Amino acid sequence: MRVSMSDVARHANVSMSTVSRVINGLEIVKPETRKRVEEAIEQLRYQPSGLARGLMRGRSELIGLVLPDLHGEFYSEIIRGADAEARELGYGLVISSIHKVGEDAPGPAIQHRGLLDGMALMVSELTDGIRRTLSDMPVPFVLLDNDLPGAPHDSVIIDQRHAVRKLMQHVIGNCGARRVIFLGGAESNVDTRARFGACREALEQSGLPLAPEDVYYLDFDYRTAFNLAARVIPSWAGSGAFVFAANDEMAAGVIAAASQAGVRIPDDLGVVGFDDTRIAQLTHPALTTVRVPMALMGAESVRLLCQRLQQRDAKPARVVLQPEVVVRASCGAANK
Amino acid sequence: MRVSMSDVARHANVSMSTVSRVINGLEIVKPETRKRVEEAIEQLRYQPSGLARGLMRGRSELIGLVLPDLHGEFYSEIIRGADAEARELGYGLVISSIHKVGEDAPGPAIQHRGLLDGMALMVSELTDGIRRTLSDMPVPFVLLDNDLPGAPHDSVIIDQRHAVRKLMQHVIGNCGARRVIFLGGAESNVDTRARFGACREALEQSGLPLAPEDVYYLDFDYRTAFNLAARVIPSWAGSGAFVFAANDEMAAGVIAAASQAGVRIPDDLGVVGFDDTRIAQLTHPALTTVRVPMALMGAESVRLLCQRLQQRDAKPARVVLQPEVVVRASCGAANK
DNA sequence: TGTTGGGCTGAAAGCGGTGTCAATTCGCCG
DNA sequence: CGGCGAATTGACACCGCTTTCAGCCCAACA
Repeated sequence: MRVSMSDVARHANVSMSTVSRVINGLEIVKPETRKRVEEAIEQLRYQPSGLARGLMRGRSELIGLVLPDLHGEFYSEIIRGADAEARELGYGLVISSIHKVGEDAPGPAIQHRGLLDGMALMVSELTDGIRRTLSDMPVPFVLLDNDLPGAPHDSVIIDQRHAVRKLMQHVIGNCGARRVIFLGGAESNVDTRARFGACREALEQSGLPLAPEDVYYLDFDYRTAFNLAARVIPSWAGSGAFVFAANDEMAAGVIAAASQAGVRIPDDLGVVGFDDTRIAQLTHPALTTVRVPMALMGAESVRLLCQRLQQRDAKPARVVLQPEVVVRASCGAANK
Repeated sequence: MRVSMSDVARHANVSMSTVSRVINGLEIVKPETRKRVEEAIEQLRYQPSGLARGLMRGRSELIGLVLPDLHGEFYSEIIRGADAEARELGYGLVISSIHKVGEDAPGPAIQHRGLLDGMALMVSELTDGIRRTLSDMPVPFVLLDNDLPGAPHDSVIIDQRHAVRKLMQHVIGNCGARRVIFLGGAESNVDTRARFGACREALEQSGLPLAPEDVYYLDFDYRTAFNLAARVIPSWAGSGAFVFAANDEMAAGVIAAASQAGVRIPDDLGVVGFDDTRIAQLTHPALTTVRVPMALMGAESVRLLCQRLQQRDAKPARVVLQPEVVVRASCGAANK
């Protein structure tokens, strides 16, 4: 069975208080005593129980990171950033994907909330169930990549609107786009909505209509985009048309379909994506896209959360991260 | 401040024991009482403290997953599999990358061990520091992708040797390879070693020498492999030469360099990789590689660990996962 | 009507630490 | 040599929940 603090105390012939002091580095322990205790700890291979300590202190030093999914580079970058920051700040990171979020589901399957000091969470759709879960959240949390203005929690958001606008300006201004075809994920998806909205706005400002038949809602997937493009790409090619895919995977699918159909990118059709994932550098031609600072988003959300855990009553913070347009060959800007 | 169980008890006019019974679903509570308690819980938005419960029960239902790094599809797949399985089994997953593992470092920076019931860990190099950390581990753990025969813990390993052998047999037998160039990561890296060893063995059995000057230790990176290949690829091309890169990234780098140098793949040079990551489907030609069941590895390690938490004294298990050779165009087998 | 035996419920003892406060021990001053 | 404050250390009350174990109430039985 486990060796506990009282075992160490007995072994070192001191009281538990003293052992506790040694462990926590309080300086009021006589060097000689300290040494005895440390030896006992070493010999007994004593490992303090985080549970007991957490219970006393009223915090576990554990924070949750809940993501819509764990698949893809996108999320792994968030995790990476969050992990680095959490380590820095001395917190442990409990990671979980949202399991099933049905219509009426109570929201994220956060089994272990009773153990967490706070949570960073990202949801792909803001259903009522999720809204309810959020408002009932028993611990502080920060919302990632989701704009819920005026809400009483911290949030880290990506200024997608601005980025898309810059991208569209580039495509129209520098690359001579005269028609834009939009490829989104699910229509209810928050990112799809944000990117679509910004795209339409930007086009309107440029006097370029976004024709309803040029808007496709797919599923963020390479294959699906490929299939669609394989079918209808002839109707896109030429005439200064540009595909704006809401993520790089779909853009890559379009490029592949184009190559197969003999449609030249960017000459016959421009293609731009979003995310700047690994795939963007591997398409032929390489993909013009928007680099989203994923790792930074993970890190910032952890930072914000831990900050809040220190200052519970500070007013809600809102960190806005700016993505960056990355120009490569697929939009043809290099040619102009 | 937090609402605790005694608040609920007072509110429902029962004792804490009864509240506890209701929460844990013990059936010996009178329906009427149960209802009162449930209402109190609802009204007070009571959320039991996992810390206290864990302390009493002697387990936190939290397991750690420690990976060498969090970057790349590879690791994110492991996390995904582990997350799914952990959720299934009712455990929370604490994820962390190994931070610095210097020569003398005590090993993984596992701050939060005192909170974990067990750990699944994967290390990229088995230094003495790590060995020591392992043998001192205060909780059960399973080792991923690392062969430490006879050790007293569970492990999940990939039978890389077998997979590489099959790959080599394919390349030699079906594709007519007559010379193999090996591209590894760091020489001390466990995967590099395993893949190199298996490669050399397989070649020896086929009577094909692996020339020392055909062995390169790089860093698993696209760029590095590209640069190397850009320099020396002329000396590789022709004569039935095949590059065996120890991961897909490097293989992709070689293919890109070949394309730039006008070396035709697979006609002038065959290329095969390892891992079957996303990139393998995106190279031109698509990459023949070895599919490693990453998600399964994550899931299996969690399963094994949780099993051990039930049966502490069962004898160490060892799950061997078989990778699979995925033949695509880069080895030229389709031509034969 | 006195027992007996369930079915429910409550009191209390921890789980393994932390932190407060009092007690003990000294070094040193008057 | 007694007194004092600083330096150390110990005793003990909790943190919030689980889990015996005992107690209470009441129907059933004799």
